[in-house]
Amino acid sequence: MTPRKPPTMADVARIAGVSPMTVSRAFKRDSSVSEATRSAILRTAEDLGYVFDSTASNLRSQKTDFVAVTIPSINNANFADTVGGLADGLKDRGLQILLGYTNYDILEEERLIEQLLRRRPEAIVVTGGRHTPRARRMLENSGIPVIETWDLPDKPIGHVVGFSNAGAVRRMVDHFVGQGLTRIAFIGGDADRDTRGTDRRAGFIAAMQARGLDASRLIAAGVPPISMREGAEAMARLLRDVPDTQAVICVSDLSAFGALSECQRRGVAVPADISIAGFGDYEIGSVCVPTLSTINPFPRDIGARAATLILEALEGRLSGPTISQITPELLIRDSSK
Amino acid sequence: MTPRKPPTMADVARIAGVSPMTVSRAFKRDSSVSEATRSAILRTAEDLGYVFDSTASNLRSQKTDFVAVTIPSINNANFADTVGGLADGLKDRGLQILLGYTNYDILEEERLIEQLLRRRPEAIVVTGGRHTPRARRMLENSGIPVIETWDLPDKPIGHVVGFSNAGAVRRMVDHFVGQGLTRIAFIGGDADRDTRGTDRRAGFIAAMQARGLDASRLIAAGVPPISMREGAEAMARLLRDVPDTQAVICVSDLSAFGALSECQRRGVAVPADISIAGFGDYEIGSVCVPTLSTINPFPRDIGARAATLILEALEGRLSGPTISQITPELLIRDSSK
DNA sequence: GTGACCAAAGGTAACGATACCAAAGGCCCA
DNA sequence: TGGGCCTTTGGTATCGTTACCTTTGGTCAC
Repeated sequence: MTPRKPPTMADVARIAGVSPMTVSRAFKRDSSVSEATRSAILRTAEDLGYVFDSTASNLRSQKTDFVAVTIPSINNANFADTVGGLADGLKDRGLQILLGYTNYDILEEERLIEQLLRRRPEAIVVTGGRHTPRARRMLENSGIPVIETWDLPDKPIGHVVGFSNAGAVRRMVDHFVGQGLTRIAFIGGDADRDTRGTDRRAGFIAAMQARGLDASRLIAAGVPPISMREGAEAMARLLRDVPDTQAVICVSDLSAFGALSECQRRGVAVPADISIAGFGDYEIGSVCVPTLSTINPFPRDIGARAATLILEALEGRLSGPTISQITPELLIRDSSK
Repeated sequence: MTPRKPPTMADVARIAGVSPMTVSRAFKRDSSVSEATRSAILRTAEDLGYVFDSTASNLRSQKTDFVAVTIPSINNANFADTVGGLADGLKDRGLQILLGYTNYDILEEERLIEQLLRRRPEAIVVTGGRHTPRARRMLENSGIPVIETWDLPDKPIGHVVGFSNAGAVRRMVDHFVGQGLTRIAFIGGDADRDTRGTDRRAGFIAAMQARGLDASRLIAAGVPPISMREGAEAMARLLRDVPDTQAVICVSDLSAFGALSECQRRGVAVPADISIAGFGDYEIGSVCVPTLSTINPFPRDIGARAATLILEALEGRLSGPTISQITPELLIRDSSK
């Protein structure tokens, strides 16, 4: 195996008998090269095994075709849907996603944002509206469109695609109260890490207090991301410590399913003995028995709308910062009938 | 707002009263700059809002610190775990993951691989061992370490971290046969897209035939990625068309859970009336009631081992192509006791 | 005192593409 | 026939960093 060095545009140009500029144009879409020349060049390139070098192109053109994205966890169907919607909305324009995850840690987010901005993305999408001061400064000074998602920040940095987590939970409390259930609990994770989880819990407390109800049935199930196992443990504790609870709202469908499974294991009937609701409209909630009442925040739409905003911003079609508000849908299913 | 152009190293150098070379060194790790100079430079940079420009660095140094990764779907906990293991193994060396997904389509994979290679990654990790001829050629000629995962390809391109999907399913068939169950079905997706699913189905058929058993109870549940809903539909068809089936192996835990939920809905007892097994050891299988028998292919380890291979390859500590074989673990739980 | 040696810093060219400007050739119509 | 205009192509400088080499000034042993 000869470790020769890979061919460049200049090599392709020489062999195809044209100038490097023409090769460069042949690799772009709508540039003025005759069809004959273009196909000859592309064939030569393919023969040589030439692979276009974005790193050089990026530097000279000051464009990377990257959109940076931060999500709390790579292993979360909701965020995966958002990224999917984003990727689909961007790929027609040749924009590629540069993804990083923060593990629900805003210090890690700060590091990640710096790392991502060094790559000179054309826009950046972050999850949530709480950041370290330095992260915030970097985003503000980045000179590119910034989009905060999954939240409605008090002081947005740029554009926003989100919804009120607290408000969505309030609607679920209303639903239970409307059913005559008043002894309602909340299962969530450690309040300090997951800001959306914190907002949901705060929304629960506020809604309960606004109705003069006891808002103290709070089960903390551990460090986010909390999932099925933690939901099951939390339900076990709930049934042991406050067995007269009539309904429980979980921070996500995953913990709700865990809670449901614990009920099944103990012969507690859902919803006859206790009602359960989740958050996020994960697939499991519509398949399990009984199906789970939940809230659908349209994660894919969040990504799709963010993509639209980015394209508009990059084309200068956006006058100022935009708040794109999502209206989550309350889904009442069998676990709370 | 003044749309002035962002500062460069030269600006930082001028203001800090040093040469650009010194600034460059200050931003690297172990280079010869005095601690006093370095911290003064970093402070100046922070004050100016300077953000290091990787695009220029990448071009000049011919290093991008990217590792490209292709996965079939971004919304799959198994692949997410692999990516997580990979990312964790690489981040100490400052290597960042450049992720793309193929949607289980090898033509899409070809496009994606080309797009990724243009970014000049230092290594590339692909899922599966089946590729278009052109994709294969691009990988072979890329001049970087190539790692195929989640499979044991007949003709590996470079390194491999994987296991035999067919062999793993054979062990599950053995388990059922050992329990005295012989009328066994397989629920999977469209055979042409998901190559690992295809291998699992082929493993099922081969194992059944090797024991002289009927291997015709195959339920195709649609286009991959098949999930819970498809699993439920498939189980409905199975119970209708071949109601004497004693056990069913599903292509993944997600479809297995769907199948299980359909049984619950119809009052079919699991495992008394029918045994169910899944694949992948997703969290749900250990939480649902009854818990699901499954096969754990250690997705996170696949990523971690791939990371190790990459680091070794980049440091020249690898003599030739390496096959790192994973031994999946058979987990017999309540759905097949 | 002098040369060897080292740490710390600077100067210059280059990575491989493209922005920008210029030019060649063909076509059309007056 | 010639000027205007469009299509297609080429030449040159440059994007912002770093590889490579050189320089400076200080320490140390003899």
